[in-house]
Amino acid sequence: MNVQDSCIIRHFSHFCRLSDDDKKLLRRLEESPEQVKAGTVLWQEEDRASEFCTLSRGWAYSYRNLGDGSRQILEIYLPGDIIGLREFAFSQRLAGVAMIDDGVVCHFPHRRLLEIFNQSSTLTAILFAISSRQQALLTERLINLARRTAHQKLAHFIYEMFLRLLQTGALSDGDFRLPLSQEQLADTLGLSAVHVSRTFSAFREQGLVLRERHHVKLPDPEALARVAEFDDCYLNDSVRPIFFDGTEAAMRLTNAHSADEGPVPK
Amino acid sequence: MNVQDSCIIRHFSHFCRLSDDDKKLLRRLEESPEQVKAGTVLWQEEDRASEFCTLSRGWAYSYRNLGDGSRQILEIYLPGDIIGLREFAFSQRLAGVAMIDDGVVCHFPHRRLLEIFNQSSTLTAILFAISSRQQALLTERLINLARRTAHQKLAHFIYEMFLRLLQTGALSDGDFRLPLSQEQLADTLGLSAVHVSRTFSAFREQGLVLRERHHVKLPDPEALARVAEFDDCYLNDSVRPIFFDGTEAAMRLTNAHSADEGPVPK
DNA sequence: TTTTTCCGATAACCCAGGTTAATCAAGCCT
DNA sequence: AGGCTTGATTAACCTGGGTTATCGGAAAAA
Repeated sequence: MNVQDSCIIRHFSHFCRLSDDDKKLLRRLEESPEQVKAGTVLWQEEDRASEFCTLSRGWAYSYRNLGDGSRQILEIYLPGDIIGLREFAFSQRLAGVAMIDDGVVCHFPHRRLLEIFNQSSTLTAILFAISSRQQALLTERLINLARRTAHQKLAHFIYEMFLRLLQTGALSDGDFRLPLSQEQLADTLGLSAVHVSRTFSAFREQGLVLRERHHVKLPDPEALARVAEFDDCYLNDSVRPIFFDGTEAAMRLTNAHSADEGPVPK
Repeated sequence: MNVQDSCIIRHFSHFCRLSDDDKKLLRRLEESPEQVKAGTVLWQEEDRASEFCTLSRGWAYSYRNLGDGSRQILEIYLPGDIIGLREFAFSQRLAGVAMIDDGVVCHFPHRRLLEIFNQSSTLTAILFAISSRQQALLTERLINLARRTAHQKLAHFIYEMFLRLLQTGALSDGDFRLPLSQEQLADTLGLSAVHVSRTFSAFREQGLVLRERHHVKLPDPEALARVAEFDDCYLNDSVRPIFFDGTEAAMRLTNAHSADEGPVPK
């Protein structure tokens, strides 16, 4: 049973060891893979919403166009993420989604989720956990946008991406691809593209972030985290929850991670 | 079977007609009601998180204290809301919660939710819908804080509260109690208290909002919505979803509302 | 190869909203 | 009654970041 072939399964295994039935259910979400090119719009605001999407390869983002012609980027999706959960309760899309990179997506109908609710309370709990984690991310971003200076905003965003990529095991040192233009960053952070440029210049002088094309290097990630006043308890291991508290043996937490790494000290 | 006695049940019935078993499950959430006074802190950031809370009476808010001594108010809870869902995936609280008003809250353990996942896929779907709706609210707030002017922020907030109160049936015209101080509003909107005051003054002159003590009057709610560039599709009837798409007869959408009002046109 | 397009850098100017501070009205205590 | 505290208002001043504009370099198109 190869786990590598599905980043959804890898993603879910993060929370809890999965039974074969669970894995089968998850694999059904990825029945219809589709290649999509950078810039492709998966859907737009107010489109009818009747399905979701898993992202198997490439990056994507969701956005809202605002009245004045500007737009706000809401979310950056990485491989293994489910796109559109946000709209579970709605019949219309609340936000558009577009590909940043070339990639592969798999559409699946609304119904599949209800099947999961019916057939696996483990997966249900994990879905709930994912959704709650997304809310935590969103909340942190809200604070970031509402309260912090441009320097902190940009530092925070970069560091958050750094951590997310670390978690998916996609990188080891502070050196990674960040395929967003400065304009996209500006739309994400509620800044002007000009000011993003200014801020990168400042970071370069301080040796905090070296950006070139679609590539960034963080000589000292910790320093960046300090600038951002980054509070990582919303992202990291505290996501390894007591959320299966023994009601059923089958639901007991057996974290895929701890199997790999042994119990984490500290 | 009296529905009035539980605002949770009323809240859930909004989405879907409930079976008696479902109602019984919900009532278990409210087994231990507790009176709490205005200002009471239900819990603080980083407290251990092992239970949730329903709010039966009064208003509450969640907040985060920031490094520089300021704080961000994240969410305003009204009667019928579940507090703490955000932390489902976490073992620590990510935000503090405090009462605005005197009120009544009911704690229930983490385990209750898992029971619901196991025993009722209808309730599970509704919980998911609530969580997705909360995310939609959060997203809208994010845009509000990231992108709009002080006037728009305040207008947006007031109008959103107006709509939420309308939905719970707590009011009919544009005339309601808003028990938040200007400082709390400032903390919610990422403004200074001084500027909130300035903005209220401007609104008063324009006849948009008349605020006095903890009471606001909206002579022309539509005008306010226009100032706020309010997009109500994230809050209103589109929350009446196709999210039960016929997989099971039992899960078919039979909206409690439409029973009251007859099928809604348009 | 040349042309066009896109992306980023830098500079000059300006304003929305933060900060500080003074003042006032309304409960609250004793 | 008189002091205290808490919230709201208004004014004076300042700054972070928006806006506009210009320029250079790299990639994509021709």
